[in-house]
Amino acid sequence: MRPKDLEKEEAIRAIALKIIAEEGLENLSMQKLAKEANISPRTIYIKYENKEDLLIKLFIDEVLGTYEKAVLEGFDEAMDFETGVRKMWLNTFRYFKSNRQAYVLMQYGKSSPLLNKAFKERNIKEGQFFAPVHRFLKQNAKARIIKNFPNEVHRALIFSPLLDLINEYFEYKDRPKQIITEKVILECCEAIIKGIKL
Amino acid sequence: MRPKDLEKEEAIRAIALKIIAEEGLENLSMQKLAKEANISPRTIYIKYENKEDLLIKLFIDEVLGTYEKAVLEGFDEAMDFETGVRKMWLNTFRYFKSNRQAYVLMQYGKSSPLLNKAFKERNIKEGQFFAPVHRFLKQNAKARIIKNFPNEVHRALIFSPLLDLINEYFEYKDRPKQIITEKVILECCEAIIKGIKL
DNA sequence: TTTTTAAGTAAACAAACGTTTACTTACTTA
DNA sequence: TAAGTAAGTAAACGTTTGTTTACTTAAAAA
Repeated sequence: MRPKDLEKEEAIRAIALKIIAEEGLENLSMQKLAKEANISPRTIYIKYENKEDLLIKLFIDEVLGTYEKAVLEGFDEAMDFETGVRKMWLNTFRYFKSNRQAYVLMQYGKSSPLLNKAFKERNIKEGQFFAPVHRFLKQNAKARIIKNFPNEVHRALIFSPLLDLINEYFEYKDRPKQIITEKVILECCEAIIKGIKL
Repeated sequence: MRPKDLEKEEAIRAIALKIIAEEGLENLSMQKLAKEANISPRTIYIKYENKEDLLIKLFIDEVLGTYEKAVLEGFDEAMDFETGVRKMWLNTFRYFKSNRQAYVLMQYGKSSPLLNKAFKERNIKEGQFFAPVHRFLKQNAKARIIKNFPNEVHRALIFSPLLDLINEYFEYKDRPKQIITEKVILECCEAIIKGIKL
């Protein structure tokens, strides 16, 4: 049997992400994707059921899965609060800095009903994404180190400013002066920690 | 001359927002929109140049323009920092609470290259959106009331957690218990203020 | 009341869409 | 080395896309 060409599989994913980041999710078509990857449209259907399946797998596995790994690298839920948050902030910043395409699709995941639904279903079926982070926050709330908010609120307070700052980083990428440096990120991290601590 | 039917114009906008919020920007088509609005596709082209023009005007005028008005209602850039931020947080929360469709399209604006570009061009052509807020932040930084970050950083720190919390509000809207109440929003606002103040 | 004119419609356009059919290629295994 | 088989291709399927053409409607202006 002829084996699957992994290079082609990778090309499909890479070029799909590229089109989404450069032209938008609403302008990704199977034919355009096939053409840019120099393959037949049929080939995509060997690897993915249909367009929705491709988008969902890109979003869940390629984007969120890879991001989860990156955030948790060197993180331990037993770390003290400040160290843990700083670690995750730096991991997130460094990961997305060199993965803008993943960042864009992740952002689309917050708007697109299809990706939203897929995210919820995946959390139910295979356990929550970022589970160690959830436990970390719960522990610290229980230990009265941080304010006693629901986990979703903690997540919003701690991580959404960071994701917004990463967007600003991309805005300044091709300009003479980058204002979002690692130093600024760490200063912002301190501000967030100060705000959330009891 | 036969006058433009304003009800039809309003229907186009309302139903476009509805489709975007329920099925996603990537599933909005002119024919679907016309059908659901009970008009001919041609009628849309009397009021808008093309699909992109419709999307951009929806995003800039209907969503951002209306949101800007709502945020600034009762806000004065001369307010002291805490009062001003609290005012804007409550205005934002109350506005989007009853305008989920506007919220969804605003979120799409952070991903979609088309809307992103339109936003930047509009800021250059007609002056920045949320200009009073920018001046408010600059003043407070200059007066050493808050940390001396670039304005974009202040904006990320202060407003992105709020927008994320509004998303959580919608997630809990049809569940037995709403966790994102006005009380929680105000507590989060205090946390943010505490973090950013010098 | 009649004329004028833009608003609005129904139907259609070519192009692009997601997907499939019919066929060829290339690698495994017997 | 030959047979078997899934991977891969080129071309096409029927639909839907954004947009336009040709026509009708309705209200302001004369």
